[in-house]
Amino acid sequence: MAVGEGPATSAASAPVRRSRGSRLTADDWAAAALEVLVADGIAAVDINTVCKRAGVTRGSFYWHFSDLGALHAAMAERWIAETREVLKQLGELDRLPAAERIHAMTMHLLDDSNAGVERALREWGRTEPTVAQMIAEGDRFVFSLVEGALLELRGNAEEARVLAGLLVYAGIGFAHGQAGLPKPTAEEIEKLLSLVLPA
Amino acid sequence: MAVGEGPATSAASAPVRRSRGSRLTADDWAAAALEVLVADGIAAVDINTVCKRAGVTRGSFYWHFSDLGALHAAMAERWIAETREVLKQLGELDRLPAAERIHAMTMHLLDDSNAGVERALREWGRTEPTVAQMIAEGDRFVFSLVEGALLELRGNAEEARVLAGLLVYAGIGFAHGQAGLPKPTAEEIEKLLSLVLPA
DNA sequence: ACCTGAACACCGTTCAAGT
DNA sequence: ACCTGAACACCGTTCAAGT
Repeated sequence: MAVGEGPATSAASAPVRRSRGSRLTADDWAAAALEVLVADGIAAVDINTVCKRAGVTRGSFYWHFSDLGALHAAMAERWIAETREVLKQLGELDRLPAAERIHAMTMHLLDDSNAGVERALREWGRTEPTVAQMIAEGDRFVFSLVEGALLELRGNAEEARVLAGLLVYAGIGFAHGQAGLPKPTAEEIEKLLSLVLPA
Repeated sequence: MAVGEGPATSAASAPVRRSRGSRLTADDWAAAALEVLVADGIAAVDINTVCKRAGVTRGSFYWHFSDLGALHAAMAERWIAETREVLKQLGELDRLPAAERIHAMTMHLLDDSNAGVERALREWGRTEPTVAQMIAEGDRFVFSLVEGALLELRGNAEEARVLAGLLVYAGIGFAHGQAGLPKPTAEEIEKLLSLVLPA
């Protein structure tokens, strides 16, 4: 199938909202690209497709971004800010006992509606330092939440730190998917947390 | 810098051994590509570079492989077979107590001379089902070793299964690197295992 | 300031032709 | 059976020109 012709590529909906005025802003681009990523996967996030989604030509893209990596960075920034908000809300349930906070975060992780974006960002982070930096920041934030909860539960700082590392690394491994291991069931998660947190 | 001219790209050593006769075998290609990967990273594993390393032209490549994905699969096969051998030897130290077997496997994981290849394969696995399948098989193998050791230690099958999952997922997460968390020290590993395995 | 459209380099893939 | 070398399509990037 040729590029310029033929019917709509994927079920492209409205040609992207423009946040202010009729011109595009960098954040509009990030939003458009994120939509493409969620809808059609990482392979679809190329300049042609994103430009089509945004309703402009390729040259326009390079007025907003220096290269593809800069777009990826913008996407990462947007995504991680959103995730941070969600986690902060989960974490700010300070009235909830620590065990339930960890439980809530675990469940959020298992929800795979985010997993696709998460994986794509980590993949780009491998070659693009700016993206890697943002991911690292996000990981440390999650770690701090888990560590804090574990400290409440166990009292011992070293145990809390070491176990938090184990849980967060496991979460990252799980987020990467394609592990060949069966996705743990809710009951297995319960069992696991009952082993790692004190009874 | 143009493609066909200029001084040696990277410190390319001998132009690849040919395992039988003067013609190339598919496994020679995989070996050459693995060398490129280890030496210059995932971005360097393109057809031009690998062909240069193998000392032939691009057309030759397509006589041996249908496309780049097929090469990746061959690399994965070679690599996973080697890893399996190493782990089997670690695992077959049956006279060693189970705790020390897990300890040995953990240390093998922390050794980052393998980490680069590991990451690249998982990345390719995301788009290439053949590679993904092999990785999945490798992960299940590791899981079975860890689960077996934990069963010996704990007696309880469900605990062994659940904790093995946690450890293996954490290993995968760690292998992906770029987590933003500090690499655990040897002492922290000791502490961690003393918490997860029974004292 | 923001966008178009044509150009270029690079890389994966194909294929007819050689030995 | 195995390899060469030229061709083609595709995609990231640049840039002069438009409004």
